[in-house]
Amino acid sequence: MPDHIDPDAYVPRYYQLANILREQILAGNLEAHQPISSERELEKIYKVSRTTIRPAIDLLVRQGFLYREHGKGTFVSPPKLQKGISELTSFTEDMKRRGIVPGQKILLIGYVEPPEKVRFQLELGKHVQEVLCVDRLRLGDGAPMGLQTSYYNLPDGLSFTREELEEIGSIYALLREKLHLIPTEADETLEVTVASPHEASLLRVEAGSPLLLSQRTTYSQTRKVFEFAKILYRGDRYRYFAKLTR
Amino acid sequence: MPDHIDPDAYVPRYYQLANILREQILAGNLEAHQPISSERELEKIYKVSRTTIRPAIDLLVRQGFLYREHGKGTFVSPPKLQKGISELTSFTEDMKRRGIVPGQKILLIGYVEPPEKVRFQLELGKHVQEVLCVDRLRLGDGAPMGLQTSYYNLPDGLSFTREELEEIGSIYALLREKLHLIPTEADETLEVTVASPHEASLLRVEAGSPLLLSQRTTYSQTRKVFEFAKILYRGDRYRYFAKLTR
DNA sequence: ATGGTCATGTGGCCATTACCACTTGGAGTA
DNA sequence: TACTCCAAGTGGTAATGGCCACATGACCAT
Repeated sequence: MPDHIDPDAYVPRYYQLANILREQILAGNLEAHQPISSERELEKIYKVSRTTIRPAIDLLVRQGFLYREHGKGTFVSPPKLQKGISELTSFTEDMKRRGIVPGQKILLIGYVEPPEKVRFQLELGKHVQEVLCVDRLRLGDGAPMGLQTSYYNLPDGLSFTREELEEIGSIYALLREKLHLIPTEADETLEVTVASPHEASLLRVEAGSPLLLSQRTTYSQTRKVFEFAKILYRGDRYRYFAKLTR
Repeated sequence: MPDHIDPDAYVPRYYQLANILREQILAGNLEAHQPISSERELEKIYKVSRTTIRPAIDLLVRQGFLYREHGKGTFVSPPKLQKGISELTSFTEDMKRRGIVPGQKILLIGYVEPPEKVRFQLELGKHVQEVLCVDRLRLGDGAPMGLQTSYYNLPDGLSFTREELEEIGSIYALLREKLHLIPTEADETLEVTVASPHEASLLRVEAGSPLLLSQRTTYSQTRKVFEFAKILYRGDRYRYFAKLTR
C-alpha cells in the first residue's frame, strides 16, 4: 500500500488519499474517536491542496469511516459504523461478504410474455411482446437459501444463453462484461409471506413456512430500468442488513 | 420560492441553489432525462462560481434528483428515482410519510435489568445495572401495526416520564428537545419470525402468523449507541422500502 | 459513402487564496 | 477565585483560474 500520492496516477488524487486513510483506519493505526491530522496538516503531509483533501474526507465520511466536528476536528468512527451500508449487490456478492459459498440451480431461462405487474415495473410499452426470464434456486453453502425469479428488459435484442450464465455464475457480471450494462441504483421492498407447496418443496421447508420476499427494480447507468427481480428467502436462513442515515 | 441566491443569507449558497433546482424539478418545469443548464451557464445565471455549483449538484445527485454524464451534461432523474432513500426515521415519521395515522399504546415504561443481548448491543459495561425500557403497541390508522420494545442508554441519569412521552408521542422528538440527543445513524437488520401467542393477541393476529422483525441500534451525534429497538411488524400490514446504490 | 480529424462544449479534478463559524484554552480582569 | 475575552486552531464555504477526459458533430480526405 503506497503511503504517498502520485500526481500522475490514473486515479484522482482525492481518491488515492481516501484509500490511504482508509487503509490506516482498517489497519488499526488509528483508534476510534481519535482525531486524524487536520486538513491543513494533511496538505503538508501529502503535498496536495485542501481542495483535494476535502472530497477525500467527504468520501470516507459517507462510507462511515470518519466523522467531522466543526471547530474540533475529524475523527475515526468506531468499528461498528465502518461496515455495510445500503449497497447494491448481487446475491453472489452478498453471500461472499457473509462468508457463505454462493451457488445456484437454473430452473428456467428463456423468453416469456411478461405478467402485468412485470410489465409495469419494467416500464414496458404495450408493443413489447416478450422479455427474458430467469428462474433460479439460490444456494448458500450448498443448501437452498432462496428462490429467485428475474425479468430483464435488454437493449436491442441483446441476450445471453444458459451456457454463458452457467459459466460465469453471476448475471450482473455477465451483463457488465458482455452488454456493458452496469447496475447503479435500485429500489427494493421487503415483506413477509408464507411458502406455497411448490416453493416449499424447492426450498426444502414445510409448506406455510415464513419467507422473506424481496422485490427489486434495478436501474442501469443510463437510468433505464433493466431488471425486475423477486427473491423468496428462507426465513430461517436469511437476515437483511441496512445502514440508515439522517 | 426565491429564484435567486442571496449572498448574505444564513444558509450556504450551494444549499440555496440546490433548493431552487429541486423546486424546479418537483414543480415539473423540467422533464425526465432532460439536461439542466451546464455548470458554466449556471455560473452566469445565478452569479455564483462553479465551486458553489458543484456541491449543489452533488447534493441533488446523492438525493436522486439529478444524474451526471461526463462530457454530455447533467440530467433530471425520472420521478421514480426521486423519493425515499435509506433514511433514518422513527415509526411516527415512517407512518406519516405513508399517509397512515400513527398511534401507540404504552404497555410498559421503566428501568429494567438489561438482558445480555441488550447489554451487548448498547455497549454497556458490567457496572451498568439498569436501563430505561419502553414497551409499546404501535398503531396505524387505529389498528395494530407492530410491537416495539426499546432500550435506552441515556447520559447521566437523564430520563423522561410516561406523561411526557404520552404528550409528545415520539421518543425521538422527546430526546431531541429535552436531552439534545439527535439520532444520526443506525444499523438495522430485518428477518422473519412467527407470532407467539402473547404477541399474537396484542397484534390481533393468529398465533404462528408471519411477522417482520426489525432490530436497530441507533447512534447519536456524538457517535455513542443510545438506543436498541426491536419492532415486530404484522406481516400482512407492513412493507419495508430501501434504496440501494453502488 | 466512409472514415478520420478536430474544434467545441461538457463534467472531473485541482491549486491558490480568503473569509466565516465554531471550539478550546489561556491570558487578562474584576 | 471566578469571570470575560480573545487568539489560535479546526472544519465550512466560496471565488478564481486552469487543465484533463469524454462526447459530439462538422468538416475533410479518401
